Amino acid sequence: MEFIRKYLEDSANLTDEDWHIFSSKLERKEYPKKTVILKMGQIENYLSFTEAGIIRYYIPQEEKNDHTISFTFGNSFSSAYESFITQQSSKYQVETLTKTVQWKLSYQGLQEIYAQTIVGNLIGRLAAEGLYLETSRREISFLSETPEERYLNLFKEQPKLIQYIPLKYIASYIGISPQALSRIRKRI
Amino acid sequence: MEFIRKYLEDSANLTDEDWHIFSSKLERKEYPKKTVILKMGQIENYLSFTEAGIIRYYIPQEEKNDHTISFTFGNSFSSAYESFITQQSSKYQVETLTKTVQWKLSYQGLQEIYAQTIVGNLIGRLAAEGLYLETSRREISFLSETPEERYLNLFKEQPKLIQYIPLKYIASYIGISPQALSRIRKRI
DNA sequence: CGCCGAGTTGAACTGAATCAAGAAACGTGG
DNA sequence: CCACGTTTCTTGATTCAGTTCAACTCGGCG
Repeated sequence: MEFIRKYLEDSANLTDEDWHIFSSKLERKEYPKKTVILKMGQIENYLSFTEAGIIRYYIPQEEKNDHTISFTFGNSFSSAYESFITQQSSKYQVETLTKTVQWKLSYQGLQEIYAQTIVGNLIGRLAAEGLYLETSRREISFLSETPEERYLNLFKEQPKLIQYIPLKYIASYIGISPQALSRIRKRI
Repeated sequence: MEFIRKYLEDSANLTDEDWHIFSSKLERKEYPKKTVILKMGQIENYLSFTEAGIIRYYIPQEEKNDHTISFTFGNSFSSAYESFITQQSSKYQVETLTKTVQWKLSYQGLQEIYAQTIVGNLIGRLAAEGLYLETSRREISFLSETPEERYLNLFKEQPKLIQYIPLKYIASYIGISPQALSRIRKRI
């Protein structure tokens, strides 16, 4: 659990008291690979810290390729964050690609942290800002790049992703069909 | 300036002291229409509250249609927020479409607010969460909708936008050429 | 009155979707 | 450790929506 403390201390100075409050609300959970953590339509009740594992967030499509919103790896936050902060039903689904270990913080628990600590809101703000930056970059990518450019940039900036994740998911993350991605790779 | 207090009080309980600190750092500024507030490549130094006016955020393209990232109207935040929070050069440009009145809070001023008030981080967190929700919805729209669907949803959800903003900008916001948008409108 | 930018329309082109089938990789149980 | 079945990836042919280039209309403004 020490890795979470390290992670948080990158953002803010945590007192022992802060960390005590925080860590007391964390619950460990393990999932096998290919496990749905959150079904589309459910309300996300947890903000989780992934210790290890790969997770995919996606909108399922029957009869078609589904739409992948993002992936997260070990040592990072994980949540259907949109659903979590609004407490409305999630537009997408969360599923493990590999065996995954998480430390989970409930919505209720987080509200208590916001109320009981000063750093809570600071950390919450930095987390939200970080997520904003990510989606914001992706928005610009969709507006201004071709699928081929998106693939090449992914290759440059997140090689880990291309290394560990099946191509069909990468295709759906880029916003194209697996066939189209296959052809892009061919002509490179 | 009272409208800003109202706006903030939707998020948090402001003491008179809080509001005093906050408002003392605001500076009023007026821009004529078609004015570039922030050039691409510059670092955004302000988080602004727009009292009135319409603002467009876009990546300029020579010889082609540029890419519109978003629009904001009166009674809302305005900033090249990505550049603002990272203090790195902005990937896009900010320009008024109509005469605009803003109250501007500098980066330095905001850091002071974060340091001097407790509600600062709360408000900052809620603002970041709000922006995240917006880009997040847009991300899903790019992944799962056709340009035609995006236009129709815009019509349903932000009619104000279609009412006041030239079609060529709307097209670039949707991610298509003005000609394509013209044809979509025709076949509806 | 004439000009200019915004919007529309037409024609040719292009990149991705779709349908379909085959090849390669993977994992599971014997 | 091999054999089989399933999933993933590739390749081909066709179709379609959007791009690009170009010309024309309309409305507002100097």
